[in-house]
Amino acid sequence: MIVLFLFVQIGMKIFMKNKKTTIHDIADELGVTASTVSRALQDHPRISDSTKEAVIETAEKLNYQPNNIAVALRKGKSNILGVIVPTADRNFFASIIRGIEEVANDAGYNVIICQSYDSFEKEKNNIKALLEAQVDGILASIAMETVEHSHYEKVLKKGVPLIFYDRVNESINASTVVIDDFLGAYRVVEHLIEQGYRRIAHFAGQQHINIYKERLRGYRQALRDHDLPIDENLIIESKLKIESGKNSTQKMLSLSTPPDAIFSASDYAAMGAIQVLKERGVSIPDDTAVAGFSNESFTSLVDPPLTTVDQHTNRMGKFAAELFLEQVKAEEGNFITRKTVLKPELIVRPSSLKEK
Amino acid sequence: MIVLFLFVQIGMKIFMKNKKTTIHDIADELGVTASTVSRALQDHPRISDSTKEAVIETAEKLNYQPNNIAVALRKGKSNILGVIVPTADRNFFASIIRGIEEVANDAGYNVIICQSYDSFEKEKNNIKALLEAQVDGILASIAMETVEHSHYEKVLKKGVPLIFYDRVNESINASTVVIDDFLGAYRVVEHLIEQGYRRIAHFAGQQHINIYKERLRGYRQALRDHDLPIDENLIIESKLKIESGKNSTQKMLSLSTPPDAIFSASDYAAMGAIQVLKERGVSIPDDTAVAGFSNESFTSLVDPPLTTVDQHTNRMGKFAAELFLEQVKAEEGNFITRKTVLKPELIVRPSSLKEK
DNA sequence: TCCTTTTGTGCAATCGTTTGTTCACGCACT
DNA sequence: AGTGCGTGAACAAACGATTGCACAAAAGGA
Repeated sequence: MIVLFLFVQIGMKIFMKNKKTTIHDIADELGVTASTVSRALQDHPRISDSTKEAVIETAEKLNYQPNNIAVALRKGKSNILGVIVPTADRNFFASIIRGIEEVANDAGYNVIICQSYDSFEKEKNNIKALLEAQVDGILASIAMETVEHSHYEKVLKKGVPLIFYDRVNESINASTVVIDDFLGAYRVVEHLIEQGYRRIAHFAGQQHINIYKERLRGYRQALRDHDLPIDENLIIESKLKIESGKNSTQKMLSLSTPPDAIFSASDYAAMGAIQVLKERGVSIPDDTAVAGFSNESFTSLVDPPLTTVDQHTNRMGKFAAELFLEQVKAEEGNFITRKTVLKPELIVRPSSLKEK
Repeated sequence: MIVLFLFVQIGMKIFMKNKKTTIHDIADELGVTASTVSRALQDHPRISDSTKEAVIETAEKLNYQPNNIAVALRKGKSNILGVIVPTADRNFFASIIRGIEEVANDAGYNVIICQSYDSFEKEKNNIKALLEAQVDGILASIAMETVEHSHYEKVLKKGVPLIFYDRVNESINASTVVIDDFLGAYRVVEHLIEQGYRRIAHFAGQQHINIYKERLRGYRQALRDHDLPIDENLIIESKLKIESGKNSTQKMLSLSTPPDAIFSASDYAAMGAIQVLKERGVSIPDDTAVAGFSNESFTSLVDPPLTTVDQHTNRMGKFAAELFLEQVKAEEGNFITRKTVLKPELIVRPSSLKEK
């Protein structure tokens, strides 16, 4: 009885776990050594065709799958790429991730995605986890909260390729890929001016973040270049959420002479503006135009569809991944850090298009 | 001269690569063995407090970071969780991922996300890549195209925990977490009936996918329970993209007696319906109500805001991850596969709310 | 026939950790 | 003094794959 019981137990275990097969199992099966199997699988020239065939055949028979962890340990290369993203559930970043993955996967890399939720602490933890996972490189967009960058310096010191996208920090000697936020903002404002708007407000983001600083700069420059006055009352800094957009819009409407156009540095705040304007019965775009930034997916769906700036996020992700690959390839030689700047694209939609 | 050159080279290398430090380095520094260091770092009781202290101190001094790959190899556990998702850039999945990550990270797991883009081939490749990466488990939502499931059976055979979320397949013996699509649909339709709508159309999804089948079933049942006739002309199957929603709506409008409400199995198709209805000057919700499914983020932003069903995606992700953790813990014993069904929540918004 | 290549494999070390076992030492107890 | 035991640390074998080197057999050349 007991014997029977044990038998059943063991039987189950064998059935259930089906022990992952290794090159040794293949070697045993064929009466060769593991090194021969390893070489055969790599199509090494010194292995005879007959054994290669045999190896491949039994590998399939045993349903062999290489253990990448062992390979990683031996080769000192994990084939894992770490990506740090403030939050993956915004279209902007999701699309960048997609771009990164397309390139990375094709090159044989797996991608680990970490979200910083814009928190400094989380970001530090992410870096730590990624380094411990022995990633071959890190692509990061700096968290809003982050003001001190020693954790990134540590990455460089370990010799791990580091590339920043979108939110970068100039003080760190790493390759970057960003879009030209200045130009994007400039084009939006220029478009509004061409449409005949003259009092253009700007919902600005927090100015310690380079992208928002640049957008404000583009706004100012466009006004200046078209000989329009810059009214500081028309510039409001906020966190650019929907709610902040609503608040800012209310403030604008209570001005003695409200703006006739709103250029928000974020689509979300622009959305808030649209909502408030509609509530108040202000016609868009006839009374007031609205434009956003980022081409979030909802912008084409709202009413009226929102003029915005596309940042070619997918391409941005691809670029970042390619920069990484380049860096890995050039590893032995001294590679040069590169700054890539992508041109944004103005997307004109009805929210700023006056019927003529 | 040559000597000098070599020196510089070596100097640079040391400077640049800063060789990752291992427990052996720590051991050498202190004149003990690596095993002692390893145990010290794990707070093993057989190591004296004094050495523990010394080890921790020099570990910090040398900026030591454990090599998880080596640990993984030794322990046969990678602490990596693989997630397969049709596409990460939809709110629904992004939010699930977020839920998964929250739980998984807390438990010390890294998460690798793979996108199948709803392709069968890609899904198979993803599985292969994840297995080769030696993930400790796989959470998956089955791709639209997938009709054959042997690649998933392989996962089970290898003894790798497998959990399905949202899109499941009953024939595979794995734990699942889904929402009650039947109930969600039922509630939407019931709500529409309560609002006084009588000819309710349904934009259905492809019926080989269980969630869409369930939604259709819920739709039918609700009508039946309220003694309303089921008109097959009011049921259109499509891929539920925005475009298909538009097409379906046009077909509906050309019926001799068009519906007075549209319940779409997806928010995207519902969005298409809204656009066409507005174009045609059909008032929503007075003439025709519209309701969707999934609570995509844009649904609250469009005009009119869209009635839909929230699937508690974040919670769903968390549940899936927790199921995985449970399974790992119970590993040695025979764990029982569990089917978890979450209750969806009806979100009523103006697109179906008649002013009374 | 003898020597040199070439060809096909095996041997063993290695990547960085973990962990079962062994071992030396010191202390207490009889 | 001899025995026994608890402590603290070293030894060595893994985990699965890769790879420089050694080495035998076959092939080719003189």
